[in-house]
Amino acid sequence: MPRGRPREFEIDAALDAALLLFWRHGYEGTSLASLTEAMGVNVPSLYAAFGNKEALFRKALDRYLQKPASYLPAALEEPTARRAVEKLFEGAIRMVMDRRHPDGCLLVHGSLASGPAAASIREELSRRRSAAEAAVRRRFERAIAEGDLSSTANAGELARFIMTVVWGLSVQAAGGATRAQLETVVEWALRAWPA
Amino acid sequence: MPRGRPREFEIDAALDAALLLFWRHGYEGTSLASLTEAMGVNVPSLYAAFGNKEALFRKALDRYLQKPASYLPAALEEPTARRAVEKLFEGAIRMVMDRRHPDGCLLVHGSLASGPAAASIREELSRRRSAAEAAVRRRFERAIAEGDLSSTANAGELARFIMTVVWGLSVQAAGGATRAQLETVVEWALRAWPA
DNA sequence: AAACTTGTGTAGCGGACGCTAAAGATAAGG
DNA sequence: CCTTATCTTTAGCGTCCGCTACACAAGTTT
Repeated sequence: MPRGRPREFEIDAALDAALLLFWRHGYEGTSLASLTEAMGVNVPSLYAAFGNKEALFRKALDRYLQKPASYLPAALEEPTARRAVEKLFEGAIRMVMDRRHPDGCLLVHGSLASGPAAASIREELSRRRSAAEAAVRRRFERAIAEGDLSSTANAGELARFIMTVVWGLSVQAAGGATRAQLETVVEWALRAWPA
Repeated sequence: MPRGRPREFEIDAALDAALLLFWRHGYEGTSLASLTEAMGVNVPSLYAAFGNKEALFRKALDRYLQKPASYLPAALEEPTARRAVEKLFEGAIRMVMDRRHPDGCLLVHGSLASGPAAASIREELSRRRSAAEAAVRRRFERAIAEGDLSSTANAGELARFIMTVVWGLSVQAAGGATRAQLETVVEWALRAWPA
């Protein structure tokens, strides 16, 4: 046990509350006042525990990737590239449609455009999207090496196409698309899969 | 000539300047101070000419659809559905990569998530995205009626898939994708085209 | 020219923003 | 018990936000 007075709130629960707000309203659209209210934490405690708004967002982003967005690394563990992509789309739709949190993907909704003050957040989200695409690409490279995916396919191109559809699904979800509609989008996308 | 003192700035030029800012920084990320500076218009003149920030955004949005985003209705005039989609993708990539304005599509970057104050803007953008998709769907319905597109294809589903890719391209552009990369994404998407 | 109408410039409104200093509260270690 | 370390509370910092009141400038109409 640390020396002084123990904190009266749970870090992870507060982080979850912050994540929901950032997810729904974006980085710039989320105010400290709304954060402290939803997290049940006073402003100085928030700063002591998380640093500042930007650091809080990054920690919420980490939590996002470890929990709701964990479907992506999980999907890539499927035995074949095709199965991995099917799982990936399935997971993306499930997350994007989950009523327990806002529609869409935080990596897309957090901030595509922003004022100068939030430029570093915008870039951080861009990096995370690239990292997701790179993980898919590496999985495809492995699949080609294993002979599971046609060697005529370009792993990088295919990964970029797949992720373009995933980001597009997130935009569609923000527009109120239904699960069935997103599923038909995925069906169409899978028709492009290399024979 | 109207009665009083004539205004000293051009409405359309000022609107273009506002459009660029909203495009780059989103609705919430664009301040009135930056708008007045870029537009070369004082605050009271701006309010007299455009109403308020929200009305100004809507007018800039109209201008966006009539100028940079006019590639969509233009593409739909192609003689066949397949050619229309090729033109649509080509136009989307050209616009999204045009160095004269920010990367990506205003309908996506303007605001996917926002604070409560900008909720109506978010909904407006969502409506415009739906309208774009509906225009594509109607073009496909016509193509099916004309026998130009296989009647086994569902016009609504296909339109939603195509537009999902377009929105995804916009997200990719925000991440610094190159034109060649977007073109390969489109190639992959077109492999799903019904025979 | 006088009267009128409208745009422009200055200055500032009330409020929300992100953030922090200072003091009181509550636990541990000694 | 007393000290120490940490968290919580209250209050408010300076700044920027979107927006507007008001006086002045610059045109047209009569």
